[in-house]
Amino acid sequence: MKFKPISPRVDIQALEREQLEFWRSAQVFKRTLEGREGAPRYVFYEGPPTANGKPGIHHVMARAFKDIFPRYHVMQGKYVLRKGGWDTHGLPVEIEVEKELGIEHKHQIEAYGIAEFNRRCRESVLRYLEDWEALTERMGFWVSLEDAYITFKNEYIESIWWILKQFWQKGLLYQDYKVVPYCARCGTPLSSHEVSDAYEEVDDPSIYVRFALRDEPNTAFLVWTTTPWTLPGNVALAVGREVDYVLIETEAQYAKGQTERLILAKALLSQVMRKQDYTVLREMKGAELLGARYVPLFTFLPVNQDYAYVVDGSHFVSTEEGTGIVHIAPAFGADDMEVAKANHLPTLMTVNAEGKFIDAVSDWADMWVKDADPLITRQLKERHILFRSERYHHAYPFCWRCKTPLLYYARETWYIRTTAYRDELVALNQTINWVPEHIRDGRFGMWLANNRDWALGRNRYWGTPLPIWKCDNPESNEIVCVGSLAELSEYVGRDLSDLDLHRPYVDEITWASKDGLGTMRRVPELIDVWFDSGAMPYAQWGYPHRNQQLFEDQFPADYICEAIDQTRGWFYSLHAISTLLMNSVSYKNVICLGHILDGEGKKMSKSRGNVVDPWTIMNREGADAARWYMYTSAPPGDSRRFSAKLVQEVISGFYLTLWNTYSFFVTYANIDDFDPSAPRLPVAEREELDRWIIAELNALIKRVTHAYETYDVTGCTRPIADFVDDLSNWYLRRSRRRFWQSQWDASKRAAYETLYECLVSVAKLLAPAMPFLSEAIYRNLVVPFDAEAPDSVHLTRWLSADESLIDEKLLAEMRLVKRLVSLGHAARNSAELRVRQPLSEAAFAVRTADEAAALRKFEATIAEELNVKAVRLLDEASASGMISYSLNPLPQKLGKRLGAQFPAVQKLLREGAPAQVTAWAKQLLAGEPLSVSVNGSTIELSAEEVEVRRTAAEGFTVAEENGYVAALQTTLTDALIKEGLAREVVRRINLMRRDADYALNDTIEVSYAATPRLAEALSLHSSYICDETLAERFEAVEQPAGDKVETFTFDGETITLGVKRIAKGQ
RNA sequence: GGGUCAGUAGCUCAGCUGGUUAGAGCACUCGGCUGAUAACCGAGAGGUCACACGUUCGAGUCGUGUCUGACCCA
Repeated sequence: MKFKPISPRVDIQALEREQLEFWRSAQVFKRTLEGREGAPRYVFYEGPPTANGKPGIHHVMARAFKDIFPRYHVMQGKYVLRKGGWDTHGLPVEIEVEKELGIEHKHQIEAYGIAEFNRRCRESVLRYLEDWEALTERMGFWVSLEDAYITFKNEYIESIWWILKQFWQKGLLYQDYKVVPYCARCGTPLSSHEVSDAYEEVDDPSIYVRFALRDEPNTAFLVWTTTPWTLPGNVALAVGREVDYVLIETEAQYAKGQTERLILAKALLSQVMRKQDYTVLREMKGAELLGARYVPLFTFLPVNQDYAYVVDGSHFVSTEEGTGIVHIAPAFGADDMEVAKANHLPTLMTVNAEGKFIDAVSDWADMWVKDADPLITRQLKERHILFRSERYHHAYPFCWRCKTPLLYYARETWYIRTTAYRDELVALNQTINWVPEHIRDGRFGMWLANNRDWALGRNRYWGTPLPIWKCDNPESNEIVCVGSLAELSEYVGRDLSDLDLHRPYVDEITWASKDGLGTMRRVPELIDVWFDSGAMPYAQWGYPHRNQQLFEDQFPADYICEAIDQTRGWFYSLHAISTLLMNSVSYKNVICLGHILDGEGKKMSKSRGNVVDPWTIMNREGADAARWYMYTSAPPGDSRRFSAKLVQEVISGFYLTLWNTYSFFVTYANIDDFDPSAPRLPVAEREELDRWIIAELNALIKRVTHAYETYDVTGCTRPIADFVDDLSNWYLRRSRRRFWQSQWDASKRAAYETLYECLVSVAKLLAPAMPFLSEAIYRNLVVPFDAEAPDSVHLTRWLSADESLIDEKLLAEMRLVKRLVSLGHAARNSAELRVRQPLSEAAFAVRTADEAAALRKFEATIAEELNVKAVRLLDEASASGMISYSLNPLPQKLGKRLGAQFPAVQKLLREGAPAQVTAWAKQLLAGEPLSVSVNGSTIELSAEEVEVRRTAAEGFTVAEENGYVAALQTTLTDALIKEGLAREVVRRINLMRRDADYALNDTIEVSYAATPRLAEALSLHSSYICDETLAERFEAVEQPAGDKVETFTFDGETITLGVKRIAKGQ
């Protein structure tokens, strides 16, 4: 039986399509689950994308990282269910539909009809589903798409309702005000995303006003604001606890000749007072001001709670601008609202939903608040409250639709009291393995530590309705939270199984309240779409109404992975819901991906036109190379550049190297009928080089396995590339002759077996990362020869390292050999002696006795690599004049012991007179300690503390690096020259073989006519030439003839060669 | 404005708890090889480790500050 022949040229597209077809027809993904029902679980959660746009290259990245660990754990024998999912609700979907319909304002949606609008949303959200599914399959991301969860399905929504009811019963759901960026004209709040793009530079009023102290006459807090219209909503002033404040006395502004007293931040004194004279009466910390009462500026609204005093605003009070004292209007600022809640202050709603003052604010009733600014300022001036009024140039957010300035405006909405579980959120987070690690205590940990209640409500149309029904009679306080469709059916007394759980249909469900006062109606809100995705551990199974066992089996996740912007999105919503609901984490390991940039390191965006279409990559470079690039180019959390060119580098740098090795193996294995099912030679009986690559292989398995267990993606992949490089460019290059040799002996057999084992192992180690290439290699090398073997590499068991084969000494020795060979090449290079020309001797200096032993052990290898007749050690006796010495006091050993004296010792040893240094070096080499005197004191240095290094003396054909030296004997004897000539001719004949298209194992005969010196060399080496060229005969003739005749001139000699095929290889 | 992360060769990245003269790959130049060949091997050149100050016998590594970039939050 033979291996399927492999062309040295790889057609990546054909290869990948072939594997896809195989996976499809053999149902390989499905079979990763079959028969493993009792196996340990490995749980992956798919963070659901929204399929209302085409997938981009960043989705390929995320899916590549999602795919790699489940594949690994399948190979570890686990049962790995991977349910796909789609996120379908939310504002982005609505906005798409609004665009299609040409809708600009929210009320137009209601006019259009919610039912029809939502129907269009439902239709639009899965518009690109096919693109997503096609790309998912093409890139080899294994996830169950046919039973993917969809967040708009009734079963999904029911689960969410159940969760909300649990929260409701625990008293975690409540209604309160939240300050949002709000467009009064459109009557809608804007999402933060919409706001951040909409800042413009404007001039706003900038006024300083006095808040008179209640208990201290003629004294006032000086306060700065750019929104005078918020002053009627004032309930408090905030100071920084640690900020320094001053009480000053200055000339009264409105009463000539009198004085007034003002309080403001010390740091802002000169900025505020400018040229005005003042006297500082007292200094104090903000903490001393807390609780101080003042006289409210306005009393339009009757307020029955205590207010108008100084509170702590340490985390937002700045001394960069203003006065260091901030006015608090809870309805019109997020900080304000928070401070108000913390201090139980009232929220004064002085402005209506149109952005106009309410009637109670009688002076400016029904006036657009921004128009009221100058009027308010004028009144304050008349009342002698205004200290100064000017303009202030700054960035302010505007509505991106209608260009109206946004107001920060409190709206009543629903919250989840996550703050009640802050400690649990923080503690559970500590048990999660975050990659990169800093997210745990950084971005995510800090977010949790500063947790605020989750603002759940949304005043929109396409989303999960909040399942709360209230009696419409204000007298009644009847209110219920509904946890399922069955429960709702019970309330209304009929079967609602067919009800669509979206607006407007749920809104139509009403019933008479139990207290008989009115009708139970649903509150208008939907819930935050992040709650949808955060509920997926439960809702993907319809838990608890369905699949209870399945849920328990699949909770929590071992692994999730998304981009870093999900810290406050999905990562948070998953964590918050599971903490509140189950007091558990919902994921144990999480990779946060950095963002993807273009080839120049710029952000990819449609407007820049630098977006990479994933399909062009899939159709050219292919999935494996793209995946490999994602895994290896940067640590997962870093942002990374991406371009077709960078992926092509993966192909030439890694993919083709592996492919060439594979193709080499298949080519020769077929020639020799290598049978991988035959019993193998024990590793211990193979050659040194075989044992070395096997040691490297087992070290690799150990390393990569550890990396998979610790979610270290670069560790899973980069070492494989290093190994493949060793395999191709050292092991195989050094072993080629063993594959070419004609007789089948233990050496040849060991070479095949070793290379085979390495290739098959690499295929397995590579399988989770490069599922296509690894499958192709495995299916050719293993499946036809082993009836027991699974038909897919993805169904095989992960390798475990055989520690006994990791010969550390051998690994170190080979590292040294490579280094010395490299040095020898450098020496050749500087002498301009090509490798084809044999030299008589290479001599090396090394740093330790162990290294000297290694040199002796591998002298044949080194001799062959360097094409020299002999390799020896440059010992002290033979090296005189060729090398000199230098001394290197080892900092790691001496630094601590000598402390401040170390630099002087270092200087002395490094820069001492050559004769002295040589004497010291010999002393140390003999193992004797050294006594040196530095700054009048004598210091003993042991032989272990100072390294003796050999350095090349000038004028020799030598190379040196870090104490290693290679020296070449460059005298060419006649014999060496003749051998060089013979090699030259071998090379020409082999060129001709190739040009004549002979098979690798065809035998030939060669005739030649050469100049006398060359002819002499050739007859001397004719048997060598025959061996190297598979020639049966090599004869001098008058007139060379054959299939091909050519004449060459080199080194002053001329030869005419004729080659003729005499037998085909088998 | 606050926070997190990053800044090492032209490019992509290593560099462990501080310790020898900061490493690799790609690209470039030169040379070699030509029975893996749209490969391969060797060498060369290329770095004030973003900048400044500090701690230390010793800093790419630790601290403080600054600059630049990405992201998050306001």
